[in-house]
Order: sequence, then structure tokens, then C-alpha cells
Amino acid sequence: MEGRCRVLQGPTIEEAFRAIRDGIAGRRNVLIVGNCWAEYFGRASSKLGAGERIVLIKSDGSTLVHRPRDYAPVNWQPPGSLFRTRIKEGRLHIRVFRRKQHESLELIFDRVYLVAILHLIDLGEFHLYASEEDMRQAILIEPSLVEEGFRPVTIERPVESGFVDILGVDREGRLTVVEVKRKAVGREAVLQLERYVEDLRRSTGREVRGILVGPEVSRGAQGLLAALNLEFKPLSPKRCAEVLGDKRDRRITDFALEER
Amino acid sequence: MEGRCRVLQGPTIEEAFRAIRDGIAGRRNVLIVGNCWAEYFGRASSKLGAGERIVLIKSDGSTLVHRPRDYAPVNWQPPGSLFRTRIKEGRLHIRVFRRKQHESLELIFDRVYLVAILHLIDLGEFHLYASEEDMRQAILIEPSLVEEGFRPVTIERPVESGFVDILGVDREGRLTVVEVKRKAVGREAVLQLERYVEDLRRSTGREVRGILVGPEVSRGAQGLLAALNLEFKPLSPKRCAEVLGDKRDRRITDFALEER
DNA sequence: TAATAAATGTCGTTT
DNA sequence: AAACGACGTTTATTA
Repeated sequence: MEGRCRVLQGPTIEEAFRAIRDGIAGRRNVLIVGNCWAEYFGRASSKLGAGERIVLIKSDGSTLVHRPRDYAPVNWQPPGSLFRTRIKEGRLHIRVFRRKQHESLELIFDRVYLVAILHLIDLGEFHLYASEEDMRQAILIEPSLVEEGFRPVTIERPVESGFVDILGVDREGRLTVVEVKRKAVGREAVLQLERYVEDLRRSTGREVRGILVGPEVSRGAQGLLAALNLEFKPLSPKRCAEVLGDKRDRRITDFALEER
Repeated sequence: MEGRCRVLQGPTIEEAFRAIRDGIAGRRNVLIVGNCWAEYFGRASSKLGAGERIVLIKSDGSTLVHRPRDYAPVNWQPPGSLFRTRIKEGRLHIRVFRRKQHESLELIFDRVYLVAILHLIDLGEFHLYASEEDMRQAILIEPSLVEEGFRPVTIERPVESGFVDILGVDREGRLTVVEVKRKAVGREAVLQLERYVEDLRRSTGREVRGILVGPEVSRGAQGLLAALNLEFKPLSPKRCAEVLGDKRDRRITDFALEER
């Protein structure tokens, strides 16, 4: 473990500097807790006043500056960033930059409470279920999730303005565009569907139905749907996962137990 | 600093458990480095195999599980989460959940390398420049950024399917919808603009121009624009920031809300 | 490399 | 509380 994890508590700026510089050079993960401020220039620009934060520099170069609140980092750099650390006027400067993107984050610490240099090995697999892709799969396996008598014909069918999620035929043989969303659909999704339907009407000269599938609709989207003569079919990712679980292999079944 | 930052290096599971439980109860920020695996159930569900990671539990309840790579956490919970920590079969279990949302993340550690309990004070202000809002401001101050002779009339004008960024009149008196984007515009933005233009044509019975303003257009969006007879005007957030820098100090704030 | 759309998106703002 | 849209969105996939 000692080889894996080197910790400095209450280091001097000089000690912190050396540990961080070497940690970054050695492609370790570097954790810094201290009082800092920051400036960012690139796609936009930003200024962050002084405060106590947690900074995480990962071995792939991604860098996160976390305040004691919120999910999102207040400042960051994506993977592949480069670093320059130095001491200036008794303070620790860490410049995180991406040359090609002309993007730079300058971090300045005047106090460092904790530095940890970590060699982490993480080969664990990660799997996510109940994605929009899973919903599409479920519909292909069990088309009645959309509507009794619905028959899918094509997936990812290209039309003029994009790709139709599922193109099929309803029980009366009408061409039917299905657009799937894993969360509550808003106006945006309706516009997308409307465009697809319009493209298909034009290119085929046939009558075309448009059905939005998702767990719920917003009020505004509801109105737009009505105005554009489009339809909504409620369907949750959860329900789809169940269908997939039944038909494929069991994955989500313990979810029901969890939910009570 | 000692009051601010309590660190356990290579603690036993029991020691880690106590420190973490008390840290969470005391609304501290808690850093954990160790070997863990995880399961998530909620909006979706996921399974993460064993590996060495950094876990950050913030004082507002937000929780992040970070692998040694990537900007994004592999698992997380938003602010406001609740916690239950316990030891089971010699392992440390941390359950992070939100009852109302029926969302739960279960983290299990079999080894803990480092625990830090942090009391962080962060009152620093954060400011972001060159946002889309800044671009709109710049256009209001300097309408020729869109086109010579353009005169803004209304901002955030509601139409049937949403809100028009800037509604104005071109040099020939034609109603003109301007949609602003801070980065390269894709199909989505074109659809949005098309809808607005269509709504206004219908509701006013007048000729309506639609101009998309942004740093660049994608190929596909370009095509869609042409097909729908809409226009594109290149304008970068940076250029807008310059304009604001020049003109802002003159305090032309509540400008352009009245019709001219 | 560019483009396109999903995301457990998150987050602020406004109704 | 719900809706709506921006975000330095990031990330994966595909042409």
C-alpha cells in the first residue's frame, strides 16, 4: 500500500510542489486539498476567487477542481492535458493546458493542507442498463410496447434531416416513425420528430404517423404534439429493461426488490 | 489545519468506517481512496466491477466515484443524497440514496488506503465570460454584428414553440428571427430556428427571415439551412466579449427592450 | 477528423 | 414543482 499511496499532511509549499510535480511526471493520480484560486481561458473564460477546494489530477491528464458542494467541478480540464507546476512568490502555481485547443487553467495555492500521490489500478468492468439503446432493443423485441400491431421495418433510417430511431408500419399499414427518449420529452424531441415525419412525407409521398415514445411528456411538448398532429406513447426505461430481462438474460430483476 | 483536515492512512475497515460515518454525520467532505465495487439503481442501473478509485462525498451530499481516468465520475449521486454506512462481512458498505427519487448507489470497499475528513470553507466568487448570454448582450449593443442595418426589437419573445432569442427588423423592414449559439451549430439549432420562423410567419402573416448566429456551422446544418431557406452569420463568443469590453463601461444596460 | 445524438447528463432561471 | 434551455457540457459512435 505504501508504494501505492504517498501522503503529505500539512506540507510546505515547497514540499507540495515537489510531490505534485513528481506525481504528475510519474503519471500518478494527484489529490490536492488547499486554499486556491483559478483562472481559465479557452472556449470561454472564467475567474474563481479564493477558497478551500479539492483538486484531482488524474493519470490521463484530466483535472477537476471541486468546491465543497455540487456534482460538477467548478473548473476542469479534459483528458490529455499538459502541466506546468512552479513556485512563484511563495505560492504553488499549477498550469493545466491543452496547446492545440488553446485552453489553459491556472491554479494558484497559497496553502496546501493535503497532498496524496496515488498509483491506482482499476480494471473493473462497467455496465449500464436501461439506456435509450436498451429501449430501442426492447421495442424491436416487443413492438407492441409502442402499439398493438406495430411492426418495425428499419432502425436508424437516414432521412434528410437526420436518422429516424425506428421506422415501421402500423396495423393499418401506415408508415410510422418512432422516436425514443429515455426521459421526459420536451419541445426539442417533438421538433425532431416533426422534421422526420415531414421528410418522409415528402420523400415517400405517403401518409406518415409520428409517435414519440418516452416515460412522460412536458406540457409544452404535449401542446406542440397536438398542434403538429403527432402522438405520444408512455413507456419507461424500466419497463423496457424488464422486457429485455425476460427475453434476453436476467439483469435488472433485482431492481424490483430494491424499489419497494 | 488539524481541525480542518483529519487523515487516516491505511486504516482498518473499522477505523475507516468510523471516520467516514462521523465525517458524513458532521457534514464534512469525505475523501476515500480504496479498492471498491458498486451498484446503482434509479433512473437507470449500473454495475461496476472491483478496482481502485477515489470517492468524494461532499458536504451537500453529492457523491462522486472517480476512476483513475476520464473527466466524468463512473458513478455518482447528486446533492441532497442521504447515507448509510456499515460494515458487513469485513467490508465497508456505503449506501448513497435519495428516497424521493428512488435512487440508490451502493459502494463496497474491501480495502481502504486513505480517508480524509475535510472541513472546507469556500466563499470565492465564480464568474464566467463569453457565454451565450454575453453574445446576446453584444448583439443588442452592436446589432451590426448580425448584419448591417439590423435593429433588435424584442428579446426572449414567446412564440408557439418556445422563445425567440432576438426578434428584430432588417434594413428592409423584414421581420428577422436571430438564434444565437456560442459554439458550432448543428441540425438541432436549425430545427429550432425553423420552428420559430414558421410560428411567426403563421401568427403575423408576414415575411420572416431566420438567421443563425454562431462561430461555425456543421456541414449537415449548412445543408438544412439551405433547404429551409435560412441563413447563417459567423460570430465568435470572443468577438462578442471584445465588443462588451469596449461598450460595457458606458452602461447601456436596459437598452433595446423598448421598440424603436 | 468531423458530426451527430445520448446522458443516471447537471444547473440555473422562470413560471 | 415543472419546464425549458445552456453548458468551457462530456462521451461514444459512425461516416
